[in-house]
Amino acid sequence: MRLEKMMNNTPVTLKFLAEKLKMSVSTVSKALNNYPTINAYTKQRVQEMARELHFTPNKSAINLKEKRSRIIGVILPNLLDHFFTRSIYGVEQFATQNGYNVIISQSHDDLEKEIQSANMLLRSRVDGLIVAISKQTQDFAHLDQFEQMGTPVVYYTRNPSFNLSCHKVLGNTFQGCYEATKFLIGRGHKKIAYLGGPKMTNFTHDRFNGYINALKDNGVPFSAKFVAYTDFDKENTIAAIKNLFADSDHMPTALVAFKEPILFDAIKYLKSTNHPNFNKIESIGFGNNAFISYLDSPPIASIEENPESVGENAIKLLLQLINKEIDMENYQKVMVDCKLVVHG
Amino acid sequence: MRLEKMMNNTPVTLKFLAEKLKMSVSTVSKALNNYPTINAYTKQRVQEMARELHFTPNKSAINLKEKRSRIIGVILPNLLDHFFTRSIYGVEQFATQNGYNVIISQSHDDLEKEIQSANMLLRSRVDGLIVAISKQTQDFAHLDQFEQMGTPVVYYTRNPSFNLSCHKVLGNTFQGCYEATKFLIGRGHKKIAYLGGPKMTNFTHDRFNGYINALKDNGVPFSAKFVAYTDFDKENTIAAIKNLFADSDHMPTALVAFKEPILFDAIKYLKSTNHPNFNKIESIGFGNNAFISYLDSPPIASIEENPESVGENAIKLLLQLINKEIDMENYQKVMVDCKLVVHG
DNA sequence: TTGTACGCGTTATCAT
DNA sequence: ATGATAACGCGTACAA
Repeated sequence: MRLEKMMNNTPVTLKFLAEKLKMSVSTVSKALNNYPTINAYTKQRVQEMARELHFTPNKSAINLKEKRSRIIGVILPNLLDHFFTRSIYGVEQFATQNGYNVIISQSHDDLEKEIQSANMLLRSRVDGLIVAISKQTQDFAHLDQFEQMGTPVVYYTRNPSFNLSCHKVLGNTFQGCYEATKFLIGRGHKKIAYLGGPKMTNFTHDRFNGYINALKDNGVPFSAKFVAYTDFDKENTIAAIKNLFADSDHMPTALVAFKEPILFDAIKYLKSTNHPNFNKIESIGFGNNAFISYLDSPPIASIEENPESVGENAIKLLLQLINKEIDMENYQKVMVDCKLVVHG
Repeated sequence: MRLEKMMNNTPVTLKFLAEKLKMSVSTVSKALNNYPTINAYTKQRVQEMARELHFTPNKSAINLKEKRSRIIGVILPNLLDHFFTRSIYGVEQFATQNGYNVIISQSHDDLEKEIQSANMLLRSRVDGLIVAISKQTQDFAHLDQFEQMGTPVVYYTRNPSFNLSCHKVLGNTFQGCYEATKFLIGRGHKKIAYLGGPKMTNFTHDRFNGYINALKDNGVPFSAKFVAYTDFDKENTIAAIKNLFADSDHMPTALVAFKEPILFDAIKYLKSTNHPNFNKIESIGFGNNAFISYLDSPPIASIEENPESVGENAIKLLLQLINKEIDMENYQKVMVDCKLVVHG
């Protein structure tokens, strides 16, 4: 395996091949790219030599010439969140099918890091950008640069809640929450609590609206006592749950939660308090974590956000923008439905 | 925010700036790179103009010129495995500190995809490669190419078990398993089962050796009845567990498992069988999954593999190779110790 | 202090 | 059918 270790110090370029073959650089280039005007025998000689010497075209040179990189940049907050890693799968799949490669960059929910990532991708002249903004992002100068250079940007999942004109691909979190609530009502619950996420997050409110509308559409009265908010901090979640279950005359029998990790904290806490009807409480959260099958008191269902599909829709839209099939000024908004998955 | 939307159609290059400023391209270049020979006032004018026009140097052009990309390639099987995403954190951290960017590519444990990724990174002329090979990888031609071009490669975590001469950074999986076994012995267990992973995986055996040695060093007799193997398939795991707990005269009281997901399946199954001493069984697996805190019958401890540290060691070694502080032929092997984390 | 000229590796146009 | 040449954007040795 290590046989041909000759440490070629002179890089194998077209010029190098040309010299070896005593031909011109342009002939070699054309032969490798299978130009019709090149003699079959010549092609064969060139291609053999190229293979033998492990010729690998230099992408930087090609990018420079072609004024495009065939690279899609992705900026996202965190690779530890399965939502994002699953969404990447959808992006990659469709991108490579269309001859694009993907560069992933994490912001760690830090604005500085997001700006750095953006600048790196800008310098790399990516052909398009897919971004889920950090929690801190309020100013978009570093992302607007792309569009100013004519590089399309698609915001996905996390996006500016105020009405920035931009291309968006979002999970239909309203519909997901609506279905979950409706499902619980269908199972006979009348006292359904809603545990929301950070209030500044755009879809906290969409989800709440899904909850409210499901109640209304099914004639279940709404009570503000059944609503609480938390960030992702455990203490905070416990405080919220305490509040929701404080009034013994007014005790929720079901729970819809913003995200499963929060829900797990809630369930764990409720269990630890020896809540009298703990076993009857039915809960649902966003996520559909694979881990659920190991829990002794699992949620009755999960709101599957289909991250692969979100990613796929983002890259599809982006490619249409790159190919000018959609005008960059013609801002698109794509919603991807959630699916309620009942655990068995 | 969208104010300055002028859709600059002419790209802002050094040449463009030079024309605007009525100077030569090289002066502009030098001014931007803060050459000492350039007049302070000139520098200022150039830098202002560059900022105003959002000049962004073209990385492809620079790569071409400098014959290096300041990019590190990473190929790994899967972003859904937290071991790998956590290891990336270590890589990124240290890479960016040293002026390198990171391109991540997933093989999905598919050799074809791994080859594609390798070729992509080769064409991009990454300055170094960090790779955790796919399960299928037996032939290394696609990875050897890098070293043939003078680009150093560091194999991490997953690596060829036969003695290929290459740079390696590995978790000290022997030590991890040794400590776990010893810990269980210390808690009074004499019948400790070992549930191993796929037999072809290199560190299945290292771990087994850790187990065996801990038994021997502490005077606990070994029995082949206490050893079983599984791949990551659930059915397979259950079959293995059935075997381990088949003989009622010879029932394990503790369990060391190859990886936590396997262990969780095992625990779940044992619980479902109403095993008489289920509550007394103590178990440990590799991973330290954050979800453990939500389990009702959690492992007593976890073997934390410190993936961030593995990643950090990999990039550190790679940078030394890139900087020729270590000779490429002088193959290194770095072991990163595991740490036993006791829950509760 | 600034400018000229060349080369990095590749593709494409235009000659030959 | 093949070759010479220019161009992509940038950095730098050398000239002015």
